[in-house]
Amino acid sequence: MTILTKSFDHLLGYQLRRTTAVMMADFVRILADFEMRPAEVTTLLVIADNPDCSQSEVGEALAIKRANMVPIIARLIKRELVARTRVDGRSLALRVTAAGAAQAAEALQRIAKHEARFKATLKADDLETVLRALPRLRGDQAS
Amino acid sequence: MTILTKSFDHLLGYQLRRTTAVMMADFVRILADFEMRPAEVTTLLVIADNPDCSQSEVGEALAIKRANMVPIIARLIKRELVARTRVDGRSLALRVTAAGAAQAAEALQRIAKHEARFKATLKADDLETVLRALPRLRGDQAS
DNA sequence: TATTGTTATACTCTATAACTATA
DNA sequence: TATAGTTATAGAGTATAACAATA
Repeated sequence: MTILTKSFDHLLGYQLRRTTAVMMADFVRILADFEMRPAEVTTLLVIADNPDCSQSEVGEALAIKRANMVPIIARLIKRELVARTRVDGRSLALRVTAAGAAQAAEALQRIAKHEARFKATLKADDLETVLRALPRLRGDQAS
Repeated sequence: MTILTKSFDHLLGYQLRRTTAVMMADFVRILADFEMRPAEVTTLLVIADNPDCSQSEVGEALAIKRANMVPIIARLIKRELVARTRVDGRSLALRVTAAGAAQAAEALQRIAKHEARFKATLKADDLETVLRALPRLRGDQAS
């Protein structure tokens, strides 16, 4: 007997969750030899794009709480992908190192391939609709 | 300084993840007084819709591994929302109890409201496009 | 007083490996 | 041999509370 979950087909939350899990699993897979977790990769990319940003700013941009940013930043610094200098007594300015910039560039290339593979399953205008709908669903007025 | 993550706007995986997190947080919130986790609620709903199904079948339907189904089922049984009878030496048939059926019905009502709130942010045809795109993105040929 | 970073801790979901017992 | 369920364990993300140092 195979179970049907047809009543779940119209549940947006459930469908989002399932699809996100599939994309995240693939994301982890393509970054396996990087030995970087998804949160570390996105953090590195944000720092690369925003030199001298603070830890809190990165966290705010990625919706990661301050407390949870600490081990992420610590690992990036330990691996010398990110460096930080003290701005004032409580703020730290973050920058990617040369190695970090190279890692970020390589990550972007892999992400592009990963994204393309999934996006290829959708028609172009459907993809655009989805990309416009997602921020709107979470109340992002910017998009 | 506010950080911009404009380069993430076109990243489907990232946008899915962020939106899923927002909907999941709201899902948890509306079920707070149920003292049921999301995985427990969906499990209860599947059992309600598929009397005498096995634990493995539920797990397969929800993409939850057998090992992870164990504590979910155990909690549902402990709270007497689900009962099980042994089919043969290794299989168990699951059914919701009367209390479980009532809980499932109440959960469905709350989920409907929760869903409606998010869906209201989208135009009807955009919503349909999204609901058709999500299974397709994860390779579900059924939808 | 509010903010930045930190520590400690706990919960949920997920993953794998190895085990029992049954078919 | 393969299957259903179980146990143990680990990793990743997320959440809160409390704290120090500083603005």
